[in-house]
Amino acid sequence: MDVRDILIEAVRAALVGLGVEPPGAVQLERPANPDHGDWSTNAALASAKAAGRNPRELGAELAARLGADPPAHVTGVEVAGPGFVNFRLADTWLHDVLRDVVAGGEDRFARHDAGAGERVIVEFVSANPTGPLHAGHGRGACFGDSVARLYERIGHPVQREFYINDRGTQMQLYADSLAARAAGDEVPDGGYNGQYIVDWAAAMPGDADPLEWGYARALADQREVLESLHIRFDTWFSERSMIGSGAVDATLADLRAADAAYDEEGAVWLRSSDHGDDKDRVLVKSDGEFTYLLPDIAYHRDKFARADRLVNVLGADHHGYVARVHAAMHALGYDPSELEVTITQLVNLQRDGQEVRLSKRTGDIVELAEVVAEVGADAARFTYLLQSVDSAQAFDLELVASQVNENPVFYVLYANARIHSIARRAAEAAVVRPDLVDTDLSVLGHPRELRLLRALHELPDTVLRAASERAPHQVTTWVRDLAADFHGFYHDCRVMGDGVDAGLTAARLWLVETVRIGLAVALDLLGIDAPEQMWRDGGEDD
RNA sequence: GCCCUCGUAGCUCAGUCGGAUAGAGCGACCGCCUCCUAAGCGGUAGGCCACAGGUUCGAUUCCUGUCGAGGGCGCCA
Repeated sequence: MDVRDILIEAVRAALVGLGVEPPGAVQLERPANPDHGDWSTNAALASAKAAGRNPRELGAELAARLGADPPAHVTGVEVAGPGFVNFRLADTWLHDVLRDVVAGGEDRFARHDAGAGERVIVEFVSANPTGPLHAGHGRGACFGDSVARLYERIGHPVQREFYINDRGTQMQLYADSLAARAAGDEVPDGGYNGQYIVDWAAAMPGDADPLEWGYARALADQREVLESLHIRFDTWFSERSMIGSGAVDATLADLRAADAAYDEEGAVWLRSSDHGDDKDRVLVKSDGEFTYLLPDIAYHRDKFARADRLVNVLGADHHGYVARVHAAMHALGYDPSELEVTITQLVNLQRDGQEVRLSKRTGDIVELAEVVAEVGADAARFTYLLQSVDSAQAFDLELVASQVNENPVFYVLYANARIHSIARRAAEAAVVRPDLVDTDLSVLGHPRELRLLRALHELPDTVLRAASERAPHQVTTWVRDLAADFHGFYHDCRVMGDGVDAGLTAARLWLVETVRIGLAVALDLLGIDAPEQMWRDGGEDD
């Protein structure tokens, strides 16, 4: 049983015993200051007002009652500050954490069933099939994939989807650009100017249909770079397929039936302003062509038929689009709260201290494939997931590729390498780790050891929170902290060798095993493969 | 003009549905390798949490406004 459940129950019971109605949720937190104990509750502060009591006095009574019959592991209870009740615990609660981590293992530790089987579709990337993915796409790609991993970890069946906008104006411009380059001409107005157009046009067979050939070429290129980042989609959903199936026409008919669409100036409009958009939007242009919006509405209906919750990952330049889709879903009777949209802010790619523009229209792009080739898949993923997607990111190619201290990637991977190094040394020395039940964990009392166990105790909560907030960077932050705690432990606490008796070695080997498990779980959520060995290259001082 | 996101150490960023003395890395300075990988560890310096109000026992956190930065406001996607 988790120590928090033990404490919360005890607090609740003690409040009832004092004749005070407990707050709806008794909050328990880990104080930043160790002087305030191992765990702390604000229950007295939270319930004093309703009970008409002085918070500090109520806290004192609560502490006294809890101290008279202390819950498991608790060695001291005291009131502090305005009425906090602080618990001091024996190290045994952390030894229980070690057992829990080992019992769960990589597969079940920090896994939850909170998702309760609710089906989720995560749609991300969904770049136009008109060229290679650029460095900016990488952020949405790594983010979306990691969010999908988080949802899976908390019990959701997850589908990863890529929506292919394989018809329409942009597609035609792309085909015309390819054809022009193949003929040795300049691309048409508004066409694609990138160098890749020149290269691909040169590779295109003379009898090929530029649109179909270019489509296949772009898709293959995008798929290849995504796979290099360990990202695989369950579904590549073609916009065209919905034209053929009649799904788009059916959606338009339903929008009309719901009085959510009307005709004006020869076009068909969506009454999106009835649902929060600042103006109505065109669904069918006056020339009879669909805009991007109408098939996309049909696509979202298709997704709702296959899932209970939809998650869309969009770039910052598409944020204005969110209100339209929400409006359409609302008009068609879906619950907009089941469609969650995350906007990823821009990536400012830098190289040689110079900002590099990302627009594919200008032709001055840095392809995602170049980024992966230059820094490696794992460093790229780690870097994209380093910070919240709510703020713009400066991605410095020089820095991420460099094997220097300023690069946080190696710090974490090095911790993993050290763990495996210990295992190798143990095997060489024929040190055998006894069964956990035969290991006396009470010898684990060093501050470095206890810090590690505290950190591990937080991973399940971190996973839950990161999933519900769709914030994989919280896992990144956790794993960086764990790595720091491990490096400190590694430095101060030898696992085996002179002066370390067999009992301590055994307990520390189990401790290292829990760190290995925690690291493996977290890195898997980030989609990173950590090598078991790392050796610095190019050093001069060896 | 309207909409979205951001503003925390010199730099890059964390900060747990409001909690006690705001953290990390890098950079700067000072230390630590006969010992499981020094891609490591320890210490010092560095803060009006952009600004002004409001909400309350308590605000970096929630609300409003101002200023600043980035992005978006096409019958493109």
